Amino acid sequence: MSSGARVLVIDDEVQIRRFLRISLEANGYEVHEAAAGLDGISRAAQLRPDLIILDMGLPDIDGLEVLRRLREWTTTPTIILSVRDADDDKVAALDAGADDYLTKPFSLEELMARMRVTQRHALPGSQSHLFKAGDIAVDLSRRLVTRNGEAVKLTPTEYALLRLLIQHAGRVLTHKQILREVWGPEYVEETHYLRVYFAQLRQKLEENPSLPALILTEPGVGYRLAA
Amino acid sequence: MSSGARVLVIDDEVQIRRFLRISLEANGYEVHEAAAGLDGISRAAQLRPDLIILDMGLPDIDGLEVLRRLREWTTTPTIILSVRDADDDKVAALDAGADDYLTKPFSLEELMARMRVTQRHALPGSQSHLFKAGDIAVDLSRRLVTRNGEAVKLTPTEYALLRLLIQHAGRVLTHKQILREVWGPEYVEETHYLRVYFAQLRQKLEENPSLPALILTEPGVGYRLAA
DNA sequence: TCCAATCTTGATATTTTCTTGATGTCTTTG
DNA sequence: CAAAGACATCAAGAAAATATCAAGATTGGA
Repeated sequence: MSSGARVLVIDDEVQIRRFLRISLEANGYEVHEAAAGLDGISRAAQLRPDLIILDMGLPDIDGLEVLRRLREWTTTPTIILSVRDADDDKVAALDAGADDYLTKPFSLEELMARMRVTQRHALPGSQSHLFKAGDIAVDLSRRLVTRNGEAVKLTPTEYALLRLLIQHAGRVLTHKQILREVWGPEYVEETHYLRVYFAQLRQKLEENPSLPALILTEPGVGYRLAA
Repeated sequence: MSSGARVLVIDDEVQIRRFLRISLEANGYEVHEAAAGLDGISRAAQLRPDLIILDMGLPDIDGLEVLRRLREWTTTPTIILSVRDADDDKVAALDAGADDYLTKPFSLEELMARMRVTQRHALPGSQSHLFKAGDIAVDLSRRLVTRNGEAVKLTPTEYALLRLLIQHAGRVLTHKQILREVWGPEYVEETHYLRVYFAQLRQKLEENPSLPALILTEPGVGYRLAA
């Protein structure tokens, strides 16, 4: 659940940032920091975090304003931290798109439990990494490959290969890169595997396997997936 | 947003129920009540509310237990009300599947803002507790499995396995995921259990157990329930 | 205590996937 | 044009993964 999730902490207090960094990193999160609102917004745009922890009292612009600007382009789960306990503040933040609101001082245990709630919400569907090209579609989050709507059966190796191609769609992958990623570093010379498995993939995915339109050969270099 | 949303309030205190009924109805909600845990669970199964407000201190069974039983078959957003403010209680409730936790006394404004947050989350694909595929039907809220209308007897483990598959219908569950969820983290290597129990499930549920149409094998990866 | 249901374990059969080699085709270049 | 290198295709045997059957062990309730 928490494994590797990226968290962006936007807070001007050094102690809070330090405390959160140490505590969350100890629990397997990847923590990034911003000390001001505008910086936080641009960090969020770069990092694409899985979760934002946002303090309401910031030096440059109001936390509420940061939240509004974030919500113009992202629905990344956002938990508000604030010293203010008034109903009005909570209501304003929650209605502006916050997913939760904690009053300082807060307990780390509670914060982490509430972080887990937001991650749970994010699970279904939303992050469905869909790749489409021609008549084939790949849903990486469901490990589902379809061709003209019908499921295509791929072996573990075939699927690993296809996933790698998709993750680098449009770019050429060298023979060695592919062998290292899919089969492991000790297989980088086994180019024969590439022939066999690319042929199998084409057989299952291409309209006309002998005239590939999707899985392209770059002679002398490697292979490439049409973008 | 609040227009016509059905809310189920599970609380033994008459005053609280009265207060919430009047306040929420004034804001356009459709409010239903239950004064005890077991009653609340069956009401939830009948009403299919859009939101559940659940008190932790109930006369018959613990609020946490009510939440756990609800989560066996529904993901209906649930906000916990409690007199207890301890971190442990909050963490336990949130990790058991609660979407939010408010300490009594609470402000109506804050509660309603938090209700709006849950409704915002709930938009995509609310889960039904009735699962149907081919000639089998499963009612998770009544723990009832039927095939061509006739009840099918499943052992506790078989049922837990089937429930997990239904809750993730259409997506592949890896061997480890299944073993961890159904048998516990210390069983993740016991793949032999999977063979035995999947064979038993197929024997009881599939038309032709040797040509599964519902419970599909993904060799080298795991299993999947046809969507 | 005994019974009945369920869980656990092992032996064996079947299916799927991986690996390998043989052979054919295409492209480039001397 | 011929030859060499790179790539594609096919298929069979080996290995791994999965399915099946059934006998002991456990467990909870009558």
